[in-house]
Amino acid sequence: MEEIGRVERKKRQARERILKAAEELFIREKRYDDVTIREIARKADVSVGAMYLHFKTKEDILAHLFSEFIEKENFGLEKSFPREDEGTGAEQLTRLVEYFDHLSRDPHLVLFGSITFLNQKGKESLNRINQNRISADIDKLIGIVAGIFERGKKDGSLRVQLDPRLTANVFVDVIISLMLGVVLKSTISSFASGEARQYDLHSIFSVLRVFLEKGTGIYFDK
Amino acid sequence: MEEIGRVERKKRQARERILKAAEELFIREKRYDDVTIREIARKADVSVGAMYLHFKTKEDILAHLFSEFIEKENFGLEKSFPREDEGTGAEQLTRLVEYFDHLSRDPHLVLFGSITFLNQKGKESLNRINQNRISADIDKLIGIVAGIFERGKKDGSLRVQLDPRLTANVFVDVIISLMLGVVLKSTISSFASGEARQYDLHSIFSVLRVFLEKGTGIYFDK
Amino acid sequence: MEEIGRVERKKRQARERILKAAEELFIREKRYDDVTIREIARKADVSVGAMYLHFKTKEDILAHLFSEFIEKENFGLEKSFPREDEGTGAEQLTRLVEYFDHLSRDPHLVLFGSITFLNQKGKESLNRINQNRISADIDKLIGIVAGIFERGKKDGSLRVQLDPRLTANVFVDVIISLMLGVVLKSTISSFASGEARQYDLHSIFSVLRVFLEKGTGIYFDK
Amino acid sequence: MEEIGRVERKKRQARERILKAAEELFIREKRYDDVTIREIARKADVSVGAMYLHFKTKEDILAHLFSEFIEKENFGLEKSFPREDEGTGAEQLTRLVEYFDHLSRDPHLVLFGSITFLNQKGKESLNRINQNRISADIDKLIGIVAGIFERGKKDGSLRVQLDPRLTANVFVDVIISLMLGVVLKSTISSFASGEARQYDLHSIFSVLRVFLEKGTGIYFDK
DNA sequence: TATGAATGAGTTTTCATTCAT
DNA sequence: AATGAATGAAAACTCATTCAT
Repeated sequence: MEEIGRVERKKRQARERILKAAEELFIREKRYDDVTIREIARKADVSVGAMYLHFKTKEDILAHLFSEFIEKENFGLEKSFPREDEGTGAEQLTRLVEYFDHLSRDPHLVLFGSITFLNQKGKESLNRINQNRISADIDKLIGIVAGIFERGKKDGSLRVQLDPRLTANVFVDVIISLMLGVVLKSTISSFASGEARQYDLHSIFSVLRVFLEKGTGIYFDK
Repeated sequence: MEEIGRVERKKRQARERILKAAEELFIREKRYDDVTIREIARKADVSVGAMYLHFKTKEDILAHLFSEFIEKENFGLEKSFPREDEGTGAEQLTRLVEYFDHLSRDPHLVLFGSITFLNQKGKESLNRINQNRISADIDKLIGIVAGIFERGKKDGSLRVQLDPRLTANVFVDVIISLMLGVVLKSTISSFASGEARQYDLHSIFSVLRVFLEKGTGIYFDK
Repeated sequence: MEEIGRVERKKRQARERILKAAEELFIREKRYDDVTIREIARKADVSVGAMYLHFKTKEDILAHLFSEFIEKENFGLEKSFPREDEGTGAEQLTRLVEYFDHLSRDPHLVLFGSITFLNQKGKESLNRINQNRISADIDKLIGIVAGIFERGKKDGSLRVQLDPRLTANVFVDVIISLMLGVVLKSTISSFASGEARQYDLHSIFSVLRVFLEKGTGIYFDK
Repeated sequence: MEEIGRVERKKRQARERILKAAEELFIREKRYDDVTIREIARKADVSVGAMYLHFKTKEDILAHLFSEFIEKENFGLEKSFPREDEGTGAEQLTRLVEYFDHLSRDPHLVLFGSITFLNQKGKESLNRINQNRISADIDKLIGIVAGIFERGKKDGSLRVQLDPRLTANVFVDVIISLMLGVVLKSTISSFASGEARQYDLHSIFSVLRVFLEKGTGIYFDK
């Protein structure tokens, strides 16, 4: 029992090392296609063969990395917005935007790009792992936002004239687009120069927050 | 003279066929890395060798495709916003957002993704072709937006309280992020399902326009 | 332990087979450029991929082949001329020339040609492997020859009037030129015909030996 | 007639330009395999197609270059050694060695290497052009040397004990080997360093000449 | 005769994955 | 379970030669 426990622990440690090595390579050093299995194995101090003991394919590693990120962020969201949350709707909305501001700076976002530019077979393998999760997470997020809108409508801090759930749907869509757009905008940044680069690229959400603080209520008005 | 003309024309036609074939493959069928030179050649009805007669490398093809898109869109922008433009600032701003709404539906946007997930050497080769152009285009766009804000300020149709040029800077950044975000958001869409998918993904800008029509002036207010 | 040993042995055997196959192709069948990696692999009964497991590049194979030849010959030289060598200087000199006579018939000499007509990058890769070795080997050879000249001067069997070391330098140069010249002279031979071909091409050293036996001492006279 | 003459001249000029361009590339800049037809064409200011109007294949160009060199040198030999030559046999022999000393410094010698490391098909094409010529040239050279030996034997300036013609045969062989060896010895030189490099590589013949001046007559003695 | 666009076979090299040990 | 040697399909790119104009 002891022995098996030790073996189990060792195995899990190897798995962790692989994921960590892959994360550093995929996210911080180079793009997915330019990272080889041998490279991950070497960095994780694991044999090439062992890689395939832990993960079915190279894409599988990416899928698990992505999965971990989604899970972590969902817990972050849950922690930031517990059901018995306090404050007015407007205050909560501000906090939500702050949350996405922080999220937009997370280098893991690049994983969305890696996955988008993955081939079909790879996407399917990702699907198997993440499909239901992401779908559920987004639904949960929409629920949270709808709740915020309703609370704001009630306490008068937000002027929401359409159906709160539909408004939440659109709001989440905009916020996600904005967040992911940051990943690709770095491409433009690498080309462009001059005046346009004079402020922090990530300030988008700060600006949005300022707007929300001052102009909320008119936002999704009819 | 006639002779040379015919040869020239044929050469140019082959070049066009290559670009068109590459466009279809890169943009509509699969990602850049999964498209092979042979495949493009076959689709363009051209020999492999001829590919290298027209373009130095595979990346060169991508660069030219990208370049053509940038050029085309810039002319689109110039046509939509001639100097002696008419209408109030608010009306012009609405038209600008409509322009980006249309742009966000252009499948060529995926090229920004292909380029972002290109390796370093490839990026450099793209730079050589596009660097100055993109930089200049964004500056031009910022100029147009700043002009709209100033006009709106004067005619009272827009309430712009910060410096119009700085506001334009941020506005352009937001609009570009939003537009590019659509590319990666398709990844989420491919995972997610249900209610969240019940409306057109591209409506982001429509929503934004509605907001602008109703709420303009509060937008970038201090 | 046993296990590892078997794997190791198999690997080394594959490496040997590759070198042997390459040797036969490069040296006896065709010139370096006309031999393909696939061809070597097929002849060595090894997969294409395995080639690159054992050698970094095609040039690397040539480099190792060359290196092995140099090493083998150096040991041959050491065996022929141990420190406590016997005989007069003249006798030793005769043996040295016999040694080069034998060497000039070694088909590996063609490797010098392959290398000379290799491109710059390839030469650099060869350099890394062989540079110091060759330099040291030639110095060692010059030392041996100088020793022979000194001994011959003392025992009166050789008339050496210049500084023995300088004389050795020149002698080695002549002998090496003569030896390598045989490689290219085969080109002339393949064109020419008739009387000139009536004696063994490799007899150059035999003739030189006869001369030395009879005329030694006058050779490098001032 | 005038017209045709002009056309003819133009054609010959193009041919000359091609040979000159090829010579510079093959001999002075890079090895045969690394030179492309397009490169020669560009340097000769001639179209790619025109190359094949003047020469059947790439190897054909090399063959003609080689042929020109052989022809030129043969005329050089004839000029240096006219039938009604003056001086003793020893003096003539000295002049012959001087001639080869000069020849060994001719960069065209590298052509022998290019040809040696040419594939079989290429060699055959060379054969067609040069076979008889080289064979005849060597025979002529042997004749000249034999004549010198006979004259030296008669006037007492050379001690030749074997049959002069056989001796000449061997002598020519040695001298050619020595001369060609210089080409490949440059490979060793590029590796080796130190003391061995302290004197002019081309001095081989100078040394040989010194020997001949002092020691002639013992040279090919039985 | 002259052009240069077009051809396509052929090359080296990479790398995810398998499998004997 | 773990290893790492072996596999081989596939990729980008080159270049001597041809041929329509």
